[in-house]
Amino acid sequence: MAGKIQKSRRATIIDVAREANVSYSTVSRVVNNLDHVKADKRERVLAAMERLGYIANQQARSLKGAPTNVIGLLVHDLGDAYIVEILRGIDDEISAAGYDLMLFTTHRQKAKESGYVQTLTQGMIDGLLLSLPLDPSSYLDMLHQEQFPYVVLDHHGFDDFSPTVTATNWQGSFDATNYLLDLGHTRIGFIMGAPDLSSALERLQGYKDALSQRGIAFDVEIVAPGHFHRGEGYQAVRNLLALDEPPTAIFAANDMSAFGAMDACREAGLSIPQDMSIVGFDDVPTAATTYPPLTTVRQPIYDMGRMATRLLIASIENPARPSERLVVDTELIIRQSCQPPKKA
Amino acid sequence: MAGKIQKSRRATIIDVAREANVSYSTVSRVVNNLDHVKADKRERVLAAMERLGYIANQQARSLKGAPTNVIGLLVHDLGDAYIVEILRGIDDEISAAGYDLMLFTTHRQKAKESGYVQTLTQGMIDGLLLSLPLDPSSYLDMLHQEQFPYVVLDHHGFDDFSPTVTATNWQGSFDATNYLLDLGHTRIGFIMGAPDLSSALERLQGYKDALSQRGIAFDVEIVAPGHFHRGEGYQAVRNLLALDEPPTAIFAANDMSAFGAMDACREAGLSIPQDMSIVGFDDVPTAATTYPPLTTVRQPIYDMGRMATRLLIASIENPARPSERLVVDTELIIRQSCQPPKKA
DNA sequence: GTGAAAGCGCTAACAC
DNA sequence: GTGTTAGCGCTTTCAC
Repeated sequence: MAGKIQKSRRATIIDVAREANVSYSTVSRVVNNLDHVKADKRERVLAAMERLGYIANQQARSLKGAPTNVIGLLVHDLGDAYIVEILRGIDDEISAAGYDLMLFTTHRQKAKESGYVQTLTQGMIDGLLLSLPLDPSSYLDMLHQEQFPYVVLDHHGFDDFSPTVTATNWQGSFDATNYLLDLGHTRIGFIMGAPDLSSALERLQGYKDALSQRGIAFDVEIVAPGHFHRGEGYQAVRNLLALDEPPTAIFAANDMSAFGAMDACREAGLSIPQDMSIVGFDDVPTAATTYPPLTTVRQPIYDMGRMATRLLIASIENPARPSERLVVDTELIIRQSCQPPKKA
Repeated sequence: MAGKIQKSRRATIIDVAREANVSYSTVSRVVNNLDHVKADKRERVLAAMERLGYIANQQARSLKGAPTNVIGLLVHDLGDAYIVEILRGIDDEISAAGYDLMLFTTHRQKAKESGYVQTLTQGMIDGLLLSLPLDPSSYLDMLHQEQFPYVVLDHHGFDDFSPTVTATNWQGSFDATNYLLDLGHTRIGFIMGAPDLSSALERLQGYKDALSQRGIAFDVEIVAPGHFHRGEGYQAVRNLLALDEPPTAIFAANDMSAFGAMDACREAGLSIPQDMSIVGFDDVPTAATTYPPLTTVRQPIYDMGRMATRLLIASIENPARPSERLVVDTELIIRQSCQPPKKA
């Protein structure tokens, strides 16, 4: 009983076998709920597991190729309410389906992105969810070839085999622009999203098409660059306001930049919607609680997370399942950030 | 060359060894950047790895007890902006330190909580962050005994050895109540947080103590139950408003319930702060953007996440490090949701 | 039904 | 310096 200080080792399947006086393959059978184990032995094993506090070692299992019951999610970062909503949807669905979630953040580094994909798909996870991947071409082929289950969220167009979940970005943007046009605005500024994402491009296109349908010339001067960030929305509007003929309305490619636009208006002493109309895109939860509440194009983000997860789980559980590409509807949510332009 | 359909197997250390014509322990040395490998062999191995697209299998590594470079985070759920802020802090710090994050959600099920802890600490992760644990007593002793690195966020009081990061809940609550008192309010409603969390209890106590210091009797009638959720804040205020003598101010134990309280006021046609003053706790990002902007007690949540992570990493990298208990200051952020009560 | 034994891919102790 | 080898804890044939 000399006091040997030692980390208490966890019980393994072998300890349980010894304790229950059976071979350790029998223990494995019990643990995995397989047949061909006599009731009394099963009892003994269960009792021994209980007594020893046995917990299966997940590493060893997946080394042998057993499923892990873990779904991986790869995202840019967590700074955006949009991602957080998707994350919530995914998390709820994953947990309802009895899986666990492993979250990885690339912090926008491409190298990290493909590195994670390589490592994770070596048995750490059963399936992978990719939200807005930056550099999918470097690994999507491989995943597809290895038949590793994955689903891409809110981005498409880089191939024609990847299962995806996206929203009707073009339509949403087209509708929002028309709404502003119907109110009487003719000079509508646009704040771009990250130009490497298909969603951003589609939104720009919807805006352009709505304009051209009404015979309004597209004016690059009032299209501001951006990457879906608040600060860029702010800067964009500051620049727009400095123009000789500033726009009377702003359509931002996402809510975050719309918030930034609102910040800039407030700072410039402009009231919304009296002096400037603003429309966003996404309808993140806070869009309803800003002042004034933001008119925006709703994407069912939470549901998109859930749908992507369901798609993924279906393909984990049935690898032969053909790949699907889901497109969900957007909807213009009219709140109080827009009104007709003031008479000049 | 008959078309055998087969998932392409990933290259292992053995394949690399064969390709480079060395033993596979040499490959292991190269992979792990150890000394005692001649330059030319190292070159050959590196080339072979490159050619074969070799990626180390993390499962096998951690089976052997090697560190995983992964930090686990266990949270209730993702529904709360508070948790998301903590998560952001953790994520940023983890990634800056070169670790990866594994996120697990218990959805408030105690059994899941301890189950996760048991599994994760078997080698899947190098350290564990626990945010607001529900049932820590069932596993904290074990972790402590096994010297498994972990840090508890925003909860303490269940033992005296666990490393924790918490805020000055009592003080923040005391300050906020005094602020309301100073404005002239004497009937201040309180919306409770989850009573099984030390933070909720401390906030209640701060409120009570501030009241009693001014000789104002504590009135259970205007203390509403809650668990930090928006809906409960809403319901609480609906009930409070139905009283014969409703409060003129509400102090909510967190921002979410304060938002709920604002919802209820708005619905009842009461203006904030003219008809009702409201104070929250936490200062989540949206607190600044509600209408009116919410006066609230700021906890540096993002920083708390970072600090907890730093603490954890320090103890991963130096297991002998004594446990620390960090307490960070809260601060009353005065915005526009409060004013003196109307004259009766 | 049940046990023995062969690995899964890797690290590390040990030889040479 | 480099190779050989013994496991880490488990699943899964394959005998009996």
